[in-house]
Amino acid sequence: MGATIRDVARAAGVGLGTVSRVLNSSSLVSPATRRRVLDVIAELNYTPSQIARSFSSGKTLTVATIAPFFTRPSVVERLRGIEVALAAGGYNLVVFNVETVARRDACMRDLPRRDRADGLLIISLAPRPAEAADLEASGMPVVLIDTQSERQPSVMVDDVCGGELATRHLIELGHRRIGFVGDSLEEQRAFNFTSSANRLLGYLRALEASGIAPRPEYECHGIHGRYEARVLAQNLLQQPEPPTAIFAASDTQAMGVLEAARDLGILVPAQLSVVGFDDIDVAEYLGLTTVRQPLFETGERGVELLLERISGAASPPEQEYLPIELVSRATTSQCKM
Amino acid sequence: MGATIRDVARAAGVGLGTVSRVLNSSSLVSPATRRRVLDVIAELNYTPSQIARSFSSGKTLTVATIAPFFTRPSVVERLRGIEVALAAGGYNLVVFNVETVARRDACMRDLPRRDRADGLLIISLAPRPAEAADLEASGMPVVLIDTQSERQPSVMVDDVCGGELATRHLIELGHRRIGFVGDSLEEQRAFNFTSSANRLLGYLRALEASGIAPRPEYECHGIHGRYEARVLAQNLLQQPEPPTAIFAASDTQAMGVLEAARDLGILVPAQLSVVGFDDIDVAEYLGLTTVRQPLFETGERGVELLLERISGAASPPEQEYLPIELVSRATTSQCKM
DNA sequence: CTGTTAGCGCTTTCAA
DNA sequence: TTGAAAGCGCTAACAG
Repeated sequence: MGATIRDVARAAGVGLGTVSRVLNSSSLVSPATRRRVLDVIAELNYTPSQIARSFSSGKTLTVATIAPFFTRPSVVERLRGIEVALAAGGYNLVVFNVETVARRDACMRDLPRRDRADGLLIISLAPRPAEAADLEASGMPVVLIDTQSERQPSVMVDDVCGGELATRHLIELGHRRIGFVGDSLEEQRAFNFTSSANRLLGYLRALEASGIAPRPEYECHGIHGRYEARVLAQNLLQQPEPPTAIFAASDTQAMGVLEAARDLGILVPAQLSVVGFDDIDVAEYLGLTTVRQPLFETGERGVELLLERISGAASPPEQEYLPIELVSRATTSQCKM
Repeated sequence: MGATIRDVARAAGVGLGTVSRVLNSSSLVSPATRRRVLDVIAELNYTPSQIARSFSSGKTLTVATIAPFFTRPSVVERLRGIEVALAAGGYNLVVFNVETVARRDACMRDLPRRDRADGLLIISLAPRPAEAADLEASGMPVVLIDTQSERQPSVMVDDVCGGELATRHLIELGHRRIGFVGDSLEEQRAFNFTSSANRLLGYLRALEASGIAPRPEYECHGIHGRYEARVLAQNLLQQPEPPTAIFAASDTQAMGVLEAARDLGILVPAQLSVVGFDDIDVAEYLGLTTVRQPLFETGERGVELLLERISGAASPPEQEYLPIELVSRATTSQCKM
């Protein structure tokens, strides 16, 4: 426990530096010396102090991640990709769970400055211009996941395209009255989330491409969550001329839509088609048609980019897009109205 | 960025110690001096180095958590409780995701030694006797969550009681042929998970208390997961004399059971009653009857105990039990066979 | 109340 | 190939 590198050096009859070299598997140590040092280390049950090591070397072997609402299945899956990739590279993961705007802002502000981590990963929260500039100025390597910025590299999917994919699928099934359920505008603005807005954009584009006039009353927004989406969808479905299909900006919200249909005795997909987004684990269980995005892989790839930057590769801040695909299951069918 | 405490001291015309005192909000600094130092700090855009601080003080303000399969909803929810409580106390959370036995053992072995954290939280993985002794000897504060040991304090629920609760509920509904779906024995042994076995024990006790002879062919085990549980349940339900009710050791496994019923055209709850365990988020959506345990709170409470220990309170390693309750929903009903 | 000083345990030159 | 020595930036103990 209490043994230090000095104790080891003394006991092995070598210099401090030699022990350090052995610890860092430097090649400039004779096999004999190495053996001796290793023996003493084992004998003394010595473990190098990580903090001292970090302090001296300036490397913490730790990466911080800002994750909004990290219990959301999509976020967890990204985090898993991050953790696995990080662990493979010998790095530790510090998680900052953001559930309030105050915490969001505090994390954005403080994390790059406090040098407890060698790098920073930010999930879904787009830095505002001033924040992006600060992040850049801080000098800490940063990679964005599921969002983007001019000044930091990012790993993401094309949400606009995803929205189009989902909506086009519904249009191809003959639907003309298609509703949209997405995040509340205030929430988007406060956290600076962007995916719901982009998916909405894709939805609008697909409608336009098919010459379908968008109806404002079909577009609804609410705090992200199953329950909130359920309420929104209930209203949507009780309009005089209700939609025959609904595109939800996430699988969680799609689940709320399914609940609303159940509440109102509306059969899915016979009377209502529903498409989600993400393809979280439970989507398959529910037979939910959705737009799949590679959640785990975004985390993994984000780590790769970050570790490159940490080791000095100063590549330009590029946006990297991972592929998405529509997964057609049992909640969508031909429009029969 | 590059400014150190020395620069601040020089620029403010004070000693090093004074700046340090200001940083640590010591009361022994005159308001005037404090003001001056604070001004210089702002002017120089100085941020104290956390690593240097940790190194010098010996405190990292970080807690490590070993979490097996941290994407499982129940684990995530515990982690959220941990993160929230830790953040409130100014601590950071480092997550170690364990998905293999090798990693489990490595984490158990290394984490208490590497002094990158002030304390350690272990979820669901019971330390083996030798490990528990090592943990104790390491001197690092440790708290166990959802598992226990003689030598470390822990926060848990009474899984045996939970198993009884679930099974008794089924018995009271008139069921006599009750199946059990739980974790594979090899997996339990390899990771040293205990909850599935305890829930099984509760199941057996409840049967015994009602004079129902347990049937070996009704007790099945498989790798934890929805798919695996589905396969197990399919077999269970295709026996010559299939059970009329199934108690699954987790909600995830209960979902597999529901899928199996669906596969075989068996109506739930009319022809089959199903009870899960945990009450994860999706349980309500599915109308799953289950045994609710306070997941978030176990994490929260674990942190409280850990922070107490970190700040020196050397209370004896007690087991703390949090309450559970049966939540009766739509997957259980009177036995009609 | 404040300045000075001695480390914390390790990495990393720099000589030898 | 090795030893010695200079910090890394801060906290805390001690003097004043």
